[in-house]
Amino acid sequence: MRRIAPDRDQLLAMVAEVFREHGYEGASIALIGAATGLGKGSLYHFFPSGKEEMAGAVIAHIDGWFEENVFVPLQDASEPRVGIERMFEATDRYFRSGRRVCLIGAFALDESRDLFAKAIKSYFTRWVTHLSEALTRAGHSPAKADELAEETVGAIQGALTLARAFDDTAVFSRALQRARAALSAN
Amino acid sequence: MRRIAPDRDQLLAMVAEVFREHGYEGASIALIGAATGLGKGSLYHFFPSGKEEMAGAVIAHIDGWFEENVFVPLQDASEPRVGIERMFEATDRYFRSGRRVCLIGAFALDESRDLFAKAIKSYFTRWVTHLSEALTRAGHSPAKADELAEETVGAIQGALTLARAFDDTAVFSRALQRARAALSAN
DNA sequence: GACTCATTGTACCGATCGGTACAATATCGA
DNA sequence: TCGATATTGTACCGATCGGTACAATGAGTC
Repeated sequence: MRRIAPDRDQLLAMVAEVFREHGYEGASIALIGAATGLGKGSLYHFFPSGKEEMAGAVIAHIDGWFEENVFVPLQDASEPRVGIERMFEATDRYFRSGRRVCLIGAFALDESRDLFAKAIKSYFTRWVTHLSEALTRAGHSPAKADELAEETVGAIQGALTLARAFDDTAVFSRALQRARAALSAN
Repeated sequence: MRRIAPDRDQLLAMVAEVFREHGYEGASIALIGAATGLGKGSLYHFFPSGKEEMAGAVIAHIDGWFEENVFVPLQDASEPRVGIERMFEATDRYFRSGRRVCLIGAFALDESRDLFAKAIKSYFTRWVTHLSEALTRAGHSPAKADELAEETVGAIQGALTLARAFDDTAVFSRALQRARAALSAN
């Protein structure tokens, strides 16, 4: 009870990478063990409910990262433009300029969505909502802000797909630049 | 040698649906058999190289559909605006207003991309290229046309992700409308 | 040192994985 | 009708799946 957790963050980050690269079905316990250096004994000790709990924890971990680095900055009431720029910077950093894929977006596509539907919906809803509110504060009408926010988050997700398909990070960078420009225009 | 193939189109369409819903790894031979009503004997008779051949055939089938219904209309030299509108209509029809996911886009995200990288890249490259050329013919500068084409295809892919995440086809419809407007503006 | 309790490796489970072998059955042209 | 070929069902293969059991080890407290 004294020890908080050794490096749960790093552990979850490693597990996340396996789910990102192989998908929920493709990420076998053996692969996760190899990637983390942990045997089944350890993995099932940390995640007694098994694979589904692992994926759930990974989603929650990613969600927490976005909450802290994207959603909170977007809620900065005084300088909405600054918060929006923070979002773009964090997004570019997180997805490594398009080298990395959005695990939550990938889970949304196939049947694994059913297992995590609530978390997936919540993640994207908060992203769009907080961005929309920042845009409203920045001077857009609420309706226009909703439209722009949905368009922006969609553009980011689509750019991740195209960047992977083309194997070209420039696709992602261009999309971020276009989105920045679209949101700055008044 | 006389029989061309009984209903290969329908067969591939059914197999495609399994890959779409479960991903490459998640689509087991048993699931494919259940969805098509064919046993292993038949499946391995039609696709002797197994699962990878099935997925390859499905990708080629989808590619052919887009070639005929999207890329060819986009190449109509006389009326580029008409070709672009055809693209939007076919896209909306194919993805069933966002109820359906893009199998090729989904494959691009995880490790199954490596198996089909060439076909995936070709599919998206042709989509963007043909759209860009149509936009150039419609009066945009080649540079602007490239930008708009990449943005449009990305917006469609992103909208498919969001529509699934939100379980709301309206997200997809709105994205298509925005894209139409963006391409019509001169 | 002794007592906890967290952590780990290993053996094992039934189920399912993708794939093969092959005999039985349709379907066809001659 | 006959022979060739296309199609199918079934039994089976070794490998791997996710998960469980449990004894051995680790580290910290008293």
